[in-house]
Amino acid sequence: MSLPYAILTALLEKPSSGLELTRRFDKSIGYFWSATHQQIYRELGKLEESGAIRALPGPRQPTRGQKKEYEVLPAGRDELAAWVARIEDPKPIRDALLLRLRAAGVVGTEGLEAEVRRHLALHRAQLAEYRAIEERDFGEGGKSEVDRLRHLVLRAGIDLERFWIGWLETARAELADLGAGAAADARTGPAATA
Amino acid sequence: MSLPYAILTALLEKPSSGLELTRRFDKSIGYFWSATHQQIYRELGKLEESGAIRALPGPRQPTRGQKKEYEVLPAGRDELAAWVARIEDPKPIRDALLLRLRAAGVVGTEGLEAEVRRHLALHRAQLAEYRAIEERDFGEGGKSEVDRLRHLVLRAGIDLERFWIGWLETARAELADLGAGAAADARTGPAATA
DNA sequence: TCAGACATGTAACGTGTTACATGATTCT
DNA sequence: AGAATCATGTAACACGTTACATGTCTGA
Repeated sequence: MSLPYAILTALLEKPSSGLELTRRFDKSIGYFWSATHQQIYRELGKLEESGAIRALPGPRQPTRGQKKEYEVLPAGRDELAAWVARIEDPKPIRDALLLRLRAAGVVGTEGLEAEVRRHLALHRAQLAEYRAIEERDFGEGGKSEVDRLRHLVLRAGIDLERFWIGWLETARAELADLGAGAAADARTGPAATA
Repeated sequence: MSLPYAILTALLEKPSSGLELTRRFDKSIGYFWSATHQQIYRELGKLEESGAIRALPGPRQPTRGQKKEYEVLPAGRDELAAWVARIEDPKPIRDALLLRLRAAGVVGTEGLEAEVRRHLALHRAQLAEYRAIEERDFGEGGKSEVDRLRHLVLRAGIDLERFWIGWLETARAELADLGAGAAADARTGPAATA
């Protein structure tokens, strides 16, 4: 539902071909809205058909293998501006790891602590990456409106990673503690904790 | 990819019919993995066919309109336990509001601040709801393993809401500030900020 | 000329969403 | 008997993912 708008934004920032867009979705915009090249080509087709974008002129006939650059038309820009202000509720959380914690309550926590540790490492790496970008792109002041908004978005990413790191640390501690209890049970019999 | 496991977890906690599951997905489990009744019925069919669950016996012939309760079979429990420990990377963030901030950089922030305010109110309400649940279900100590894991999950929800509230507050301030700049531009001419 | 990178595209499938259809049960 | 509610189900479509197919361009 948001992909077309993500593409319009990217194209307004810089007219591009499908593959260039794909590359840009592997970083930058892709940090908070990822897409594969198949999705992007599919969506570019729809956007072109609806008159929101158009292919830049160039000698063409066989479309396959030929580079094709797109730019945003006024209609597309208007749609995007309308979407920015549109009333649209935030989506509820959807996180598989939380679900797994819940499942562990009924089938046991066997193997979960390792997975939590792994996620912790991944989130720490992601945080480091974001911090490096922040340092590089928003190091000193004198910021334009675009910069300030981009920095705001990046800060959301950073704080989200910080949240996960904090939560995963307490989860790991809790799981270790439960594991210790289970180990004690194995020695003394489960009745000791019941 | 996680829905079948969410359903297995719910059924292990308590054998249920499709509609009962749907209701439970409107709260509790649904707070971090939502699903509509159509998804649930579809998935129940697949799970039954694969031998992970079975319908509890009862006089039947026409399946329509008749209540049908399911319980988890050993094979289903084993699959769930395996999933709990499985290596599975966290999904990258996918948030439309962040995308809208980014889009605002190219088409202007017109109307965005109101939307940010609205989201702020929604997240505050959600936080209040989670806090009430925490108070009610995890008020005093003496907690079983299941309780401790559930509380851990709830705390993730609570801290996530707190993160959003904090971030949205700074976003609102930033947008107000940009708006003030734009208003000044309107009086003095854009060159004043360029 | 042929390998490798660039570039666009098809096909098939799984999951999520919306709208609608149908039957059973309960209460008035 | 009719309305409301409970309960299961179909159909169609949108979006996301994976695998594969096809064509072009560049340099060894």
